[in-house]
Formats: sequence, structure tokens, C-alpha cells
Amino acid sequence: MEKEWRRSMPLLSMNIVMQLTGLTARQIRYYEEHELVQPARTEGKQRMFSLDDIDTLLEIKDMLSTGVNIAGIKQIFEMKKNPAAKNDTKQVITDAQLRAIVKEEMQIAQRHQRASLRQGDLSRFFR
Amino acid sequence: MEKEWRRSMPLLSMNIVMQLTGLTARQIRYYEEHELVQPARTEGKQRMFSLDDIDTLLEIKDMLSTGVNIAGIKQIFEMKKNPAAKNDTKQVITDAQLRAIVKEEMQIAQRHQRASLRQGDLSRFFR
DNA sequence: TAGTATATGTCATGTTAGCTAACATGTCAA
DNA sequence: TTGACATGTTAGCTAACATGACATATACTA
Repeated sequence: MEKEWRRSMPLLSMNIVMQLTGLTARQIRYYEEHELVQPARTEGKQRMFSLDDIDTLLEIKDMLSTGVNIAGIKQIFEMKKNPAAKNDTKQVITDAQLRAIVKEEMQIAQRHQRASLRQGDLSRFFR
Repeated sequence: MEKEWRRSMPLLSMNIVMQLTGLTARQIRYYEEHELVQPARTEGKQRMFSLDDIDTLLEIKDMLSTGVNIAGIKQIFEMKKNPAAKNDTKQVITDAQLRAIVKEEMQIAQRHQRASLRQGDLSRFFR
């Protein structure tokens, strides 16, 4: 789409971006240093920002004010880029272990009649 | 599914959870305080954890070691719960503003022949 | 009933993240 | 060529985060 073009074109100088975002140059460089933005560069090494960059910066600003730190923001950005990421809660406990633990717990529980929360015949869930 | 049952059943005492996760009681309580886990309680107010809770705790431990802070973890958990969340980069700059900015920039650029990055006739993208 | 395990709350502390300030140097429009 | 603007770097401040450490009270276990 044509619009995408515009938003990703590096046109804006540091100066303008500072005004547009209310961030200091140092802050912006800091975020770049931590790979949260990747502005383009002129041949003379000066940063040129796209409007997407602006949005990103504003997002950063927003999340920081929420208490999320740089590492967190980075993580979140990655999740957005790759929503399919194998980010499922990795089951560190296997079903085998699980069964063992549960079994043991159940025995203790039965021995002492302290199936506190779920009263009744819990054992039907495990064998 | 039957398995889900097991994993979400609150069975495990603080003691066991500490061993299973390698976390201190203080840490676990701290995470609960910040609403990252919601263990069930016995009538006597004692925490009872499910295996899902364990997974959550291990995830927290992992992310913390990665440098993500509590606020970030919270945010990420919410994103997982609600992937559809209106988390699209909110366009703080309207297309109108955008056009104005770009136009101005373009004029300067043309005046000074410094369309630095993208050489050529940029103006065809904007009017 | 004694003893161990938890709960909750408060105070303390180390570490570090995010930032400011200040340079000396380099770019770039006029 | 000049002055405003940017650059990378270094040094240092400050606030807060995540835990530890206690103290006291209540809950379980034996």
C-alpha cells in the first residue's frame, strides 16, 4: 500500500524527532543503543527517522512510563513481530513427574484427610 | 480435557513449591503481591499451588533472569491472555499531520537537494 | 499440646536501569 | 567558513526494584 511507503521513509532529523516525541537526543540514542529503534543514517552518519520510528519512540516512552523496562519492551516488540513464537508456557514438569508428585501428595492427603480445598473424592482424577 | 483438570488443581504447599521452583517464599509472595500468580488458599489462608502455578513461577523466574522486570512480565502475560488486544502501534501522528510534516520536509529537501538517503524524485510520493 | 510451617508486615539494602551533564569532534546548510 | 546541530564517549547521579531479614501471629502436624 502506498501509505506504508511514506511511514517507513527516513525523512526526519534528530532535531524534529526530539520535538515530535519530547525525548532528548540522549534518550533516543540510548534506545537505539538497546536496539529498540533502528533509524537510518545519512552518509555523514546522521540519524534519519521514519514516521514508524516516531511511533516506536512514542510507544517506548509510553511503556517506560508504565514501568516496563528496556528488556521488557524489547521482549514485547519481539512478541509483536512474531506472535506465533513458541512462547507457550514451557512445561518444565513432565506428565510423568506430575503424576508422581500428585500421587505422593494424594497419599499424604488421604492419610491425613486434608484435601483441604476440593473436598470429596479427588482420587478419581488420578490413579 | 482431563489433563487440564490436573494441572489447574491446587494441591501443592508452599514448601514443595519452593523446592520445585528454587524460589524463596518471599519471592513467591512478592510475585503474588504483584498479581503474577494467584494461588488458591486453604480455609486457613495458606497458599495452595497448582501445577500451572508452578509453570508460571518458573516462567517468571526465567524472564527475571533475562532482565525483564515485574511490570514487563505483567504486560507480557496480558498479551498472552489477550493476543487480540488493541496493541497496534497507536498512530499518534495523524495522516494529516504526517502529510504536513512530510510536505515541509520535502520542500526543504528540494530547496537544498539533500534527499540524502533515497536519491531521485521523492516528490512523486507526496503532493 | 508442642513444634514446625506459613502468613503478613515492616525495615533495610545492593544493584542497576535510565538518565543528565559535559566533551571533543564531525556534519551540514547558508 | 561559520555556527547550529549531531555524533560517540565517559563519568556520575538517583530512584526504585527485587530480596533479605525480622518480628509476630496464626495454621497445621504429630
